[in-house]
Amino acid sequence: MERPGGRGGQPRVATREVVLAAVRLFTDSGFEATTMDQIAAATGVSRRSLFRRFGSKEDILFAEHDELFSTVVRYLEASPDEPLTSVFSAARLVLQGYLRDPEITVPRYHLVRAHPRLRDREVAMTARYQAAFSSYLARSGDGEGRSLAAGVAAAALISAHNHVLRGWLRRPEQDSREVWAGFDEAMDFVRRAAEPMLHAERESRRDHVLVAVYPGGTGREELLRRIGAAVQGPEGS
Amino acid sequence: MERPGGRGGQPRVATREVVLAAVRLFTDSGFEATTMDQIAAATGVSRRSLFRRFGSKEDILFAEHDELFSTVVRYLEASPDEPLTSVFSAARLVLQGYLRDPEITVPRYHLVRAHPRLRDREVAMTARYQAAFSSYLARSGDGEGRSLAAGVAAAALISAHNHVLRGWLRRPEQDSREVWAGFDEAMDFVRRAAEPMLHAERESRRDHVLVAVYPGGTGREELLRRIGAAVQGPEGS
DNA sequence: CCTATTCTGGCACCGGATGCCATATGAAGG
DNA sequence: CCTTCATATGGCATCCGGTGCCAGAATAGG
Repeated sequence: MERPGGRGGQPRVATREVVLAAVRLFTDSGFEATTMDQIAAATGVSRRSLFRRFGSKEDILFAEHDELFSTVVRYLEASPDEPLTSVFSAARLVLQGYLRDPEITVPRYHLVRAHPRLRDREVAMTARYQAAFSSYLARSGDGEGRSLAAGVAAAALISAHNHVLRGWLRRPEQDSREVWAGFDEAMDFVRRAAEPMLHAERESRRDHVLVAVYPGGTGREELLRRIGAAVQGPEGS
Repeated sequence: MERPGGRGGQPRVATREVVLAAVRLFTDSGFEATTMDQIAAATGVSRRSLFRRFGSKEDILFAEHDELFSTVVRYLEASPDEPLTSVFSAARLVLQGYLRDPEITVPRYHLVRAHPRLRDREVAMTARYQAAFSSYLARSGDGEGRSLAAGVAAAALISAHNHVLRGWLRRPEQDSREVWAGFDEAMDFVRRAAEPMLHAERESRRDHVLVAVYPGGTGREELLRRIGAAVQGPEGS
């Protein structure tokens, strides 16, 4: 049912081929200086077909990224309970998608840094991830404040992911084990901040045991003030 | 020295007038259906001058938003110590900028929701805020992990801000005091999550007092596991 | 009045993007 | 083998956003 008939032909030139050729042209001559006619000439695909298959010149550069995004969304949709764990796995999937073929992602990173418009496009991609993660986290919630917590958690997660990703993109030659170690660290960092946020509403406000970390030199007043704020809880409408 | 000569003339038609006229056309006929020639005819400004002054058709819609961003950046640059407080104030400034003239921001919101390209543009704006906040937070840091914490904190802050902002944009007729109350709540929510992150590195790992909140029914093992994770601190390279 | 500086508008042009139509290719069915 | 159907393709005309170029207009200062 997906392809009504199932007949017809496959693209004469593979998508990946086109993307690679386009990336080469962009890095050599600059993104804006490269015309669709040049890409058409280089790939053997007509200008018209390029627009039909990719939608726009920018979309050629981000074609594989779009695929990755679709994969991640499908993964999330098929993912069972425990939202936080699933989302962390999804972020892992994204980073893996980048590390998998540096041949495209690395030059794309440099192009994106150079051209503001491409930068905006890249930002839009990460925003899509953020929205997907956020709605997934909010799905299993009790409504209301859940939305805020989910959004903030997703934003934190994406930010941490991008932090690690940028580190690799700047030096793609480094050992990938270091990258993954950094990723795990960053994810733990986010988990510590996000877990209490997302569970704050499941736990009722009363009947709590109080635990937190403060510097040894903290004064009594400051200590009491902070504890008071903590006990008040993340809500309070 | 800012304007080398200081002579010359002012724009014949005020920027705001052009923006308002453009917004009207966009909402009536759709964004893409509206041509620059129509805007030129409606405002009395020539097509060429429109491009010169605004850069692109999209930029007309976001002209005032760009001004707001510049204002916020200048505010941050002139802001004294205590980074977290300044950044919260900056976020307040942004929300204020929206509430100030709903005549532009509200229809723009609906346009942005309808057209993916404009949506990307809007997302790019918030990303600029996020970058500005992040670099400001990281400025007064000790380097290294500071960058991650600053980025995550900025992302969380922006997300919370946008959460409140969207709430207002959907129902701009509501009492603004409610909006500000929601804003304060959201900011407190973020502060509780962000403050420990940003101070985690100033405080040495040893010599701490342990305090935190857990549900009454938490089992001993789970309790010990979480405390162990908390004591380990947000770093650990 | 003359000059320097800026804003402005008209014109030509490039190139991205879309609609239309004709064609080719491969799979399913007779 | 031939027909049919769905898809991929390519050429063409066209729209329109965006830019470079140049000449005229407006304003402040000598």
